[in-house]
Amino acid sequence: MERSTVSEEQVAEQSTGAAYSFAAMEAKWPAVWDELGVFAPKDDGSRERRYVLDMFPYPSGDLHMGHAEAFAMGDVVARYWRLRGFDVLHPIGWDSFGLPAENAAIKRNAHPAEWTYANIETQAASFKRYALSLDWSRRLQTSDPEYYRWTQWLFLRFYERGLAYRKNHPVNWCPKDQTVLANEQVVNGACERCGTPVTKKALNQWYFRITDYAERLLNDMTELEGHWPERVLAMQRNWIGRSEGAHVQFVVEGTDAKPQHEVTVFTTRPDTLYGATFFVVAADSDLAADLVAPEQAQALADYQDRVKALSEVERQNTDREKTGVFLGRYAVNPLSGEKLPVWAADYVLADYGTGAIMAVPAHDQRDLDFARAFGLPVRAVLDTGEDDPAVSGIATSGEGTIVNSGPLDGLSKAEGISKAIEIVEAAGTGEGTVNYRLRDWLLSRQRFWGAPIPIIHCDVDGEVPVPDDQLPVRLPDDLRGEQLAPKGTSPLAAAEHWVNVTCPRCGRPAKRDTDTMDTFVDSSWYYLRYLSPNYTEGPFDPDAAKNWMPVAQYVGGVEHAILHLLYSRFFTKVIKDMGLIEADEPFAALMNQGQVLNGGKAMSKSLGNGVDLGEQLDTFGVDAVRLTMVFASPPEDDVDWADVSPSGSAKFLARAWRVAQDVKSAPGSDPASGDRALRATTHRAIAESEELLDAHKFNVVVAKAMELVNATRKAIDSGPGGGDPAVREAAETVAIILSLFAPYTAEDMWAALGREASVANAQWPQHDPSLTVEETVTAVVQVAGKVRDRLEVTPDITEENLRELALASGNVQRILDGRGVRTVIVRTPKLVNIVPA
RNA sequence: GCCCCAGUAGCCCAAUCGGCAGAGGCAGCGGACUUAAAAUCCGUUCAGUCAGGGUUCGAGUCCCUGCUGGGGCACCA
Repeated sequence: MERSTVSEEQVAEQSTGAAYSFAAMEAKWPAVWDELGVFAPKDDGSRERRYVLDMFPYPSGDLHMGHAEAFAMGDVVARYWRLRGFDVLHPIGWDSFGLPAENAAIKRNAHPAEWTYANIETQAASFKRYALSLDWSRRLQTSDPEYYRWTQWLFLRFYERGLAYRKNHPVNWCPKDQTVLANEQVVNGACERCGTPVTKKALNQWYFRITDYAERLLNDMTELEGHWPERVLAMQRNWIGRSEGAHVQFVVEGTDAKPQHEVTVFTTRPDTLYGATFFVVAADSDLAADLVAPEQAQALADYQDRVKALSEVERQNTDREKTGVFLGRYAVNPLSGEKLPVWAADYVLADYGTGAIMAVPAHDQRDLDFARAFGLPVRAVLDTGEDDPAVSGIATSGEGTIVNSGPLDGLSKAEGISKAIEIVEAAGTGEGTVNYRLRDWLLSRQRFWGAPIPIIHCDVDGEVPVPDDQLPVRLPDDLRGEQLAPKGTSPLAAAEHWVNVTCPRCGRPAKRDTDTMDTFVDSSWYYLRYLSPNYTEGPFDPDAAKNWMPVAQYVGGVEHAILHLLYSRFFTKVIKDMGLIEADEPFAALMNQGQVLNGGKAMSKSLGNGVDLGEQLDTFGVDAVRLTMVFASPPEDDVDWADVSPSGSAKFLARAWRVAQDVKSAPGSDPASGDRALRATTHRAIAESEELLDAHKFNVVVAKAMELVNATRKAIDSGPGGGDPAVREAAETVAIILSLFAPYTAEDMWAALGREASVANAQWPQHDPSLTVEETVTAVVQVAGKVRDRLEVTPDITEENLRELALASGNVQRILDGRGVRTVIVRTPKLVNIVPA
């Protein structure tokens, strides 16, 4: 350690005369790019517009490896399209409302805005260092009053259309965060954010009527087919959960109701109506309480208490024993006239279908489990050739012939379904229908740091919308620390000066709604606000939307496959129905980047396997980190940081950069006189890169760039030398391709090549097809599928000629050894397969 | 339980229409340069495509079955 050390850069300087220094480049170029204003769209209609969008970040601390990957991918698309001559919009902003800011504020006795905006500044600085080709002039934050004013404005338009409403309903409640959660935010019975088991609580809450749009959300996915990852579409389809079936009305006897109490069930299998042997309503539904006979009321109440005591995790366990209670009533099967005992059970869900089912134990496993638990009859009405469910304990539900079913006897499953629907429709006791798994979107939150719901509650006028000219309803800025702590009601309720207002309609004292909106509301329309971030006449300028929508390429993580993407699709459709935009879908194409792992696992504090982005950037430079992200695998695959080599990327970048230093010809020299072989490599790289970029195979594009750098190096060292114009052409091509992944190195190369900044403004080179055709091609000659000879032929050889050449081959003749030839398959110019007799 | 996706070299990954399994990188090995090392440059080893069946003149690619891994949904009638 006594020896004096020499820095890598000094050594490089000694050996090559110049040094590749990422630090110098990172210090030099950002100012130049700013000055040139390269990344703002012209927006004048002179070029075709393309909107590239990355999912905007939540400002929790600084950027991490995941951001680095996602934004590297989006930037490749934006930069490529810019080089191809499109007018590219590539904006950035922050999804800046949300719980972590509030929790931080409580801990530090501060206002959430302080933490939020400090983090945003940190992230903004990191984004700039990361050299993303963003238009900073459109930056927005969803927690800015000028943004959430329009979130509130949109809420009111939804309200006017009947798409925002309040109902009293059991909701998912997170006891830790002290707030309600949407269905989409409950994962395996636990809070998506903090993992606390979710409980149910009956509360009066705000909902968006997304179920009205279920059919359109489902059908319009055909437009996205091929442009969105198949698994995301599958997840959305799954989530929407369309199922066809029938509503069938059962009269429940013995209640005091007049006319008699009718209960509708939803079933996907009306063909099995004759197999119904009992009837079940959801234990926690109003229906159970309405129907119960007086002598069973106490039993029901006891059962309901037992159900309530279960956590959601326990309740959702499908292995659980079936439980339930008889309600002392009978429901009449409208087809058979049979009287079925009515039970309440927790395996029937209150908020799916109608909250009541006809139980067909022979052909539904859950019903069968219940029947066996309580000794209820099992009657098969579908002969599938399998064992009798009453004996086997296994319900049968496949194709079969209907039996024991009066008018349905002898029909197939499908025929039985249509016939049964026909019969109940004719009798007025039911109808064919479509049911969805999707529930309405619960949007109110009992927390502070979100957009206040712009409604005033008046004793006389009820719910009164805040008039548009009084928007935004600003959050009070004088609450601090403990005043923001969750108490089960919104902290806003305690801010009396804020809550107490006069009714806009009658002028009497009234109170503001104290809930705030789910932050997914904020992010459901931000892509529209970017189009005209300073527009004051509405949430966005409709003309701008006409010009830019839909987003041509959206980039983000698959964790938003349902939540954000479904909500945004819903918002777009409603906004279209309001006449403000023409697009049906917000995001024409979607790319999901994979995760960044370390050692096969997601990075996490508890595992201690986190990799700090800042340290990586300091060690290897921005370009090497970006290149590593892109080169590691196709964009949608995970990158395991333990498997990749940022130092290898840095080495390659230095190698590419040195190639530019070794170019000796003048800028603008005509490549036509240059080395033909190198030119062929260059033009092939251009042509292949285009296809690969269109197919999002960015990792392969990097490989092509490496190949081209290797060929150029060889041409300089042991070929025509650095003065050959083909070497310049190759080096310039490398710089342009690299500008997609490694903007600093590319810009520095461009400058070394004597070209004017910025390489981001360069044109994508046109490849010359005459250079990419091979002069000769190797044709493979197979006998019975095995390679037996190779022939050098011209690419345009005729089938006839190639066949003759192949058959004449000495090797072929020897292998054939006198055997005749059955067939000869010729695929000019690359292959001949001779099939012996 | 149901639904998606993926298995190619020690590792990360390529392979238009079904047509010679290999473009690129990491790691390894050898060499040049050096007193030595680093850096740089040059060269090079390594798999028959998870398994089994099928279609085909020909299968990594298409079909079926299974295995492994990953993901989503899950008492949704």
